[in-house]
Amino acid sequence: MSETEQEFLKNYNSADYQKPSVAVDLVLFTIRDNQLQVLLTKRQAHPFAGMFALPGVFVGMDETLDQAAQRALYQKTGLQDIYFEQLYTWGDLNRDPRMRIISVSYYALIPADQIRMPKREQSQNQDAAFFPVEQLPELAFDHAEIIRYGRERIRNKVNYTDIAFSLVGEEFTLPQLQKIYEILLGQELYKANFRKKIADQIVPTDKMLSGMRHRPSRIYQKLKINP
Amino acid sequence: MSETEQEFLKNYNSADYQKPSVAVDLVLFTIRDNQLQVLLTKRQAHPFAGMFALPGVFVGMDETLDQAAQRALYQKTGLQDIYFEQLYTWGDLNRDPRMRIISVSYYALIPADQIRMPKREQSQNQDAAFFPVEQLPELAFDHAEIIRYGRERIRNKVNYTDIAFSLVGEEFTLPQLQKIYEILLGQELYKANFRKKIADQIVPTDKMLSGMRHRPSRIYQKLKINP
DNA sequence: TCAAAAGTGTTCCGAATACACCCATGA
DNA sequence: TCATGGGTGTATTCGGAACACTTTTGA
Repeated sequence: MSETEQEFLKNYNSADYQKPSVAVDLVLFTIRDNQLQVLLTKRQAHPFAGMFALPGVFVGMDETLDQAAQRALYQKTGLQDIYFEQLYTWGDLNRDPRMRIISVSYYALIPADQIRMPKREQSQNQDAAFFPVEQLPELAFDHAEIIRYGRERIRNKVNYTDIAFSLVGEEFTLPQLQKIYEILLGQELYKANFRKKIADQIVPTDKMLSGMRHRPSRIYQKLKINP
Repeated sequence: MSETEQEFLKNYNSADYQKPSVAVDLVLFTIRDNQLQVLLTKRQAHPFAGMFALPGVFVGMDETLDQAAQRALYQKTGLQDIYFEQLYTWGDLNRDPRMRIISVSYYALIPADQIRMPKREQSQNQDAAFFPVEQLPELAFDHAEIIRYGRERIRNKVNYTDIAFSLVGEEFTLPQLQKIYEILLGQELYKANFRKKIADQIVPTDKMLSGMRHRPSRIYQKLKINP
């Protein structure tokens, strides 16, 4: 270790040098009951006890931010292999009244069929539930803004990426997929145009979904190989 | 202060609980000599002594992330009122061999005519210079990737925002503005089409820029009021 | 047989692309 | 007068928006 480095560390790590804490907060989206919904946990402890908040964890010294997000995801939902992506980093001074916490937010998209409501844990937050983004309860910290930001990110990315597929299972019908798009975009789409747009991203199976009192719809899968 | 909160703070702030450090790194873009360029500082100290790095500061306990970015910008360039925006937060374990540092990156766009090369400071980094993004020197830490990421962000945003205007002064000719767009996009544009596209964002002045050995070009300003 | 929704072909429109040409200046 | 780049009108192309229509099922 060089002399300058020793110098640096001595000065930097001195006891009176304060560091902010770093947390990862997750915005877990899914679509249920034809609504975009977010996972929230009920806070048991101060501050904002009784209010709802995004699930989050403190970032450990031995894990990257992505790993922390994945760990939080797994702890809260038991899920792995879920699409997630960093959203934004929030650093206002009084986000958390206890102390300075910088929050790196992530969002994730969970297919409805993979949701097992998280079992109660021994953490401070015992209750967890999905809420429609249009009818959120009062939220702790700046979490309402984080959700709004994630909502916006998705609305933008739907048009030029395939993230919408992250919200359906392996197999799906086109009316189902279209509904996902409509919910994410917040507007209705024309059937014929929608199909033309995604035609090169899907593969038909020979299965049909029947049982409704109308014509059955074909079941598709996402095209895997690179076109 | 509630009992649970006291409990929390006692456990959380205990001396053996490690926190990562949080820094802000800046990608300062400008256009010079018809090239997109980035401000780099030469490292004097270990690690990566002698190599170039992005300018950055540690985030103080009394400032937000945006404020830290603004402070870094001011310290390194003396500039204020510059367009800047958060880019991404980098948290790999060994980004910095000294210790765990999480870096919140920002990018900023500086009009060429506002650049006064930063005077030497008493900081550890004494040399600073702009480098063309296409011919970067070897970079310290993960800063090459951060620049690539910022480059990509700009390329995308040019098409659906007005960030390109942040790189010209108050007054500009359309050939000048078009050149900015071409450099940011990395491709040539058709004159007539470019002008139609930005027609509703500009206001003509009655000044002309002459002196070349060809027809003078009209000087424009950015349209301020909301259309 | 009928309501309801799946599924498909065609027209319409506007924006982006491409092209063609004229204009003003300094050397 | 001529090379150079500024400036503008028009044709073409392409993708999205909108429309019209047929198909298949269960009640």
